Amino acid sequence: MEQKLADKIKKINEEHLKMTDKQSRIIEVAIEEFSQNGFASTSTSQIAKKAGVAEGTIFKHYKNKKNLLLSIVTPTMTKLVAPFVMDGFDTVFDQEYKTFGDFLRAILKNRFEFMKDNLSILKIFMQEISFHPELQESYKEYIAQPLFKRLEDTITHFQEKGEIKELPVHTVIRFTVSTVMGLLFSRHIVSTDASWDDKSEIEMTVNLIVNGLSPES
Amino acid sequence: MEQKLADKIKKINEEHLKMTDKQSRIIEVAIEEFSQNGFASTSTSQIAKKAGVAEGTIFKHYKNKKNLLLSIVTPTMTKLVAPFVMDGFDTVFDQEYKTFGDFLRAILKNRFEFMKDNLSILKIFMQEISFHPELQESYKEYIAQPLFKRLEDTITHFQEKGEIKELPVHTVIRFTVSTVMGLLFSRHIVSTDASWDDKSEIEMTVNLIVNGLSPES
Amino acid sequence: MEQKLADKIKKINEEHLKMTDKQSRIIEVAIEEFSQNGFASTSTSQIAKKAGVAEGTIFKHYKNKKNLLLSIVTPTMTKLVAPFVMDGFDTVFDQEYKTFGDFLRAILKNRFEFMKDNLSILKIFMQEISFHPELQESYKEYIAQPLFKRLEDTITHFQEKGEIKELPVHTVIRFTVSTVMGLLFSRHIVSTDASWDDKSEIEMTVNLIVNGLSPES
Amino acid sequence: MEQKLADKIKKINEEHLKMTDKQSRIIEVAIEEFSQNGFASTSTSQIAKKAGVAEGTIFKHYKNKKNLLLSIVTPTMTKLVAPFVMDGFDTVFDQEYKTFGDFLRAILKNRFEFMKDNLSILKIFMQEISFHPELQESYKEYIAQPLFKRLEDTITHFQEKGEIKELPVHTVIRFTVSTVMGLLFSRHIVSTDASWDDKSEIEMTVNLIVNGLSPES
DNA sequence: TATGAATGAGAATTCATTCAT
DNA sequence: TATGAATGAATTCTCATTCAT
Repeated sequence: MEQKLADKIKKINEEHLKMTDKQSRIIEVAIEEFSQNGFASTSTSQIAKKAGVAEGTIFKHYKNKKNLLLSIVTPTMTKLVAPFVMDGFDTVFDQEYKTFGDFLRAILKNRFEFMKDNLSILKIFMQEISFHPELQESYKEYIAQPLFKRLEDTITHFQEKGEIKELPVHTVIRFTVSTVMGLLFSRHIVSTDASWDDKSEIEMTVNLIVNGLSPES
Repeated sequence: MEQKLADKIKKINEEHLKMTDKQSRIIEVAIEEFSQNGFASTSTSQIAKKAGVAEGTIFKHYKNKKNLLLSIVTPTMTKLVAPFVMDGFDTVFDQEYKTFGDFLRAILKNRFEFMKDNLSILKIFMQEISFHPELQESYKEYIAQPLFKRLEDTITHFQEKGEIKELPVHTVIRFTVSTVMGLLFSRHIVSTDASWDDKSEIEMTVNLIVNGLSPES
Repeated sequence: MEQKLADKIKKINEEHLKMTDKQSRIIEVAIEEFSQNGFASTSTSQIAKKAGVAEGTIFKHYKNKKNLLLSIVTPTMTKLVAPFVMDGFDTVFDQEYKTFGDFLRAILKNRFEFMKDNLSILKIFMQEISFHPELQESYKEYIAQPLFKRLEDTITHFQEKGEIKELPVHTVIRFTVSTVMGLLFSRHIVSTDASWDDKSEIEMTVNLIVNGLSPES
Repeated sequence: MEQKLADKIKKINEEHLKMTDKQSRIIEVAIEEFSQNGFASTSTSQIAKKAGVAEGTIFKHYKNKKNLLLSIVTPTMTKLVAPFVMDGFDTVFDQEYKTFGDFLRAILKNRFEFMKDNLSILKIFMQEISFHPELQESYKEYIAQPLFKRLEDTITHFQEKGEIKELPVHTVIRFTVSTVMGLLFSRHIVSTDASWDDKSEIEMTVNLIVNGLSPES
C-alpha cells in the first residue's frame, strides 16, 4: 500500500510539472468554477472562456469533463491523507504519541494548513462524491479505509491505556472526525473574520474531544 | 416571529392539501431524483416521465425548475426548526431543563425522527444551499438565526449554572452541532445496518458532548 | 355590395351588444397586447391573465387565436371604409363635390377621428395583413377594391373637369393615399405633442395634395 | 459622426468577409423567412433546416435569435443612409443642387436601386422596429436624426431661395418622405407588373412633390 | 499543441388547445 | 358560461464533444 501511494504521488508531481501554461490555467479556472457553481452547472465553454483557451484545448488534455473533475480532485485528496498512510515519506504520524491529545494536535498542526489551502477542492470533493462512483471508489480505497485503520489502531491503543472511554471504535471515530470537520467548516465560513485565531481554536477543539472521550465521568 | 412562522406553517399545510394528485407525484419524484442525482443533473423531463405527467404540467405548478426546488426544500426546513422558535405551538423546548444533557436529549428525541423521515430533503438542502442565494436567505432567517439564538440562551444559562465550561459560545455551539450532525450523517450512511441502535447512539452522543463541555478538566 | 355590407355592419353591432363582460375584457386586452407586442408574440395565457379570465374562456368565445385576431380586426376595418361604399347609410361621400380639395377635406373630417380612435387596431391590421391570407382576402374585397373604385371615379371626374393633371390614375391614388397615411402616421407618433393641431395639419396636407396634382406647372 | 459611421461600415464589411459559408447561408435564409413569415413566427429550427446547418450553429454565431435579427437589419440600414451622412465617402449629396427637384432626383437615382435590392430587409425592419427598443435606438441615432438634419438644411435652403412654400419643416419632410415611401411601397407590390417603369414613376413622383411644395398657389 | 467551427442530443420553458367539472 | 388542470408539440438555447486545419 505504502509503495503504491508513493508512486501515485510521484506521478502526480511529475504530471504537475509537465503542465503547460494553458493547462494550469484550465485547472485553476475549473477549480474556481466548480467550487462556486457546482460541477454540473459549470460548462466547459465557460471554463475555456475564463481560462483564455479554445474549447477544444480542454479536451486535448482531459478527454472528458468528468476526467477533468477527477484530475482536480483525486491528486489533492491523495496528498491529504498521504501522511497517515505512508511510512518513511512523512514520519510525523509514525512515532508513538504519549496522549491521544498529542496525536490530534500533531494531525491538526500538520493537515490544517493543507486543508485551508485546498478548501475549494475539498468542497468540490464533498459536493460531488455522492454522484460519482469513481470518486467513491478511490475515496474508500485511498482515504476512508487507511484513515479508519490508522485511527482504529490509535484509538484502541489509548483505550487499552485507559485514556479513552470504552465506546465502540466507530462511535469514537465519528465523534472525533465530525468535531474536526466542524472546526474546518466554521473556519471556512468565518475566514474573513479577524477575530478568528487558528491556534486557540485548534487547542479548544482538541480539549473538547479529549474531555468528551475521557473515562472519568 | 412566532406568529409569522405559525402562519407560514399553516400556509404550507394548506397548500399541501390543495395539491392535485399529479402535483404530489411530481414532488415525490423530484425529491427522489434531486437527492439521488443532484438538482442540476436531474432534468424536468426525467421527473415528468417518472411521475407519469406531461412535462408542461410541472411548469403549470412550479414556474421554474428552481421554484420546484424551493417548493420542496423550504417547507421542510421551516418545519424542522419550528419547535425551536415557536412558543405555544410545540412546548417541548419551552420548559426549563435541569441539565444541558436533558436539553439535548429532548431535542434529539423530538427532531431525530423528523430528520430521519426527511433525509432526502435534508440532503438536497445541504447540497444546494451554497448555490442558491434564495436558499441561503431563508436559511439565515428561518433556521440559523433562531436556532443560534435559542442555543446561545441555553448555553449561557448553563454556563452561569457552572455546568458548561467558559468557552466562547460559538465554539460550544459549533462543537455541539457538528457532533449531532455527525451522528445523523453516520446514521444515514449505515442506515441499512441492523446493528445500529438509535437510542444508545443518541445516549452516547449526548454524553460525549456533555463530558466534552464539562468544566472539571 | 351595399346591402351585403349593411348586413355585415348590423351583424357586427349585434354581436358587440351580445358580448359578456369577460368577452369585452378579452377583446380590450387583446387589442392592447397585439398592438404592443405583435400578434405572434402575444400568448393567449398572457391575455387571459391580464383580462382576469381563465385560459379556457378565450377559446369558448373564439375557437382560435387567429379567430380572435380576425374578430378584432375585420369589424373595424369594415366600419372604416363603410362610408365610402354604402349608399344611403352614410351620405357624406354621396354628394358631388365642387373640388377635389373639398372631397379630400370631407373624407378627412369624417374618417380621421375614427382612425385616431382605432389606431391600435389599424396598427395590428397593417402589421398582420401580409401574414394572413384571410386578412388579405377581406382587405381586397372590402377595402382596397371599393376604395380604389370610388377614388378612381372621383379622380377621373376631376381630371375631366381639368382640375387634376393627366397622370395615370394609380399614380394619383398612390400619391394621395400615401400622403394621407403619412399624416396619420406622424400624428400617431407625435400624439403627445401639444403643439400638434389636427385642423391645420389636415388643411396643409389637403393643399399639398391639391397643389401637387394641379395641372398648371 | 462621419468618422464613426465610416468605421461602422468598414467593420460591417470586414465582418461580412470573415463569414463562414454556413454563416452566410444562415443569414440568407433568415432574411427570406423573416420577411415572409415575420420574425416571431420564424423558428430557428426552420432556418437551420433550410440553411442545411445544425441549429446549434446559428447560436454559435449569433448568441440570440434577436441578435440574428439585429445582425441582419442594422448593417443594411446603416448602409442605406450612409451617403446622406458621410462627407467624402460618397459625394453625391455633397454638392449644391440648383433645385429641390434636382436634389430629390439625385437621391432617388442613388438610393432607389439599393432599396430595391434590399426590400426584404427593409420590410423586416419596418415590421419589427416597433417591437425592439434596440432597433428603435439605432434607428433614431443612425437614420432618423442624420436624415432629418440633412433634409432640414436642404429644405430651409430652398425655402430661403423662395422655391419651397413657407410651411413648418416637419410638414414638408413628412410630405416628401411619405410620398417617396409610397412610391417604393407600390413598386414593391406591383413589382412583377411589366408595365411599371421606374424612371417615369420617379419623375412623376418628384414632380408631384415639387408642385405640392411650390409657393405659387 | 492549439484552435474554433460545427454538431446533434437534450435542456428548460412556452404555447395553443382540450376537456372534465 | 366559465374554469383551470393537463397536455404534447414546438421553441429557444446550451452543452459536451469532434475534427479538419
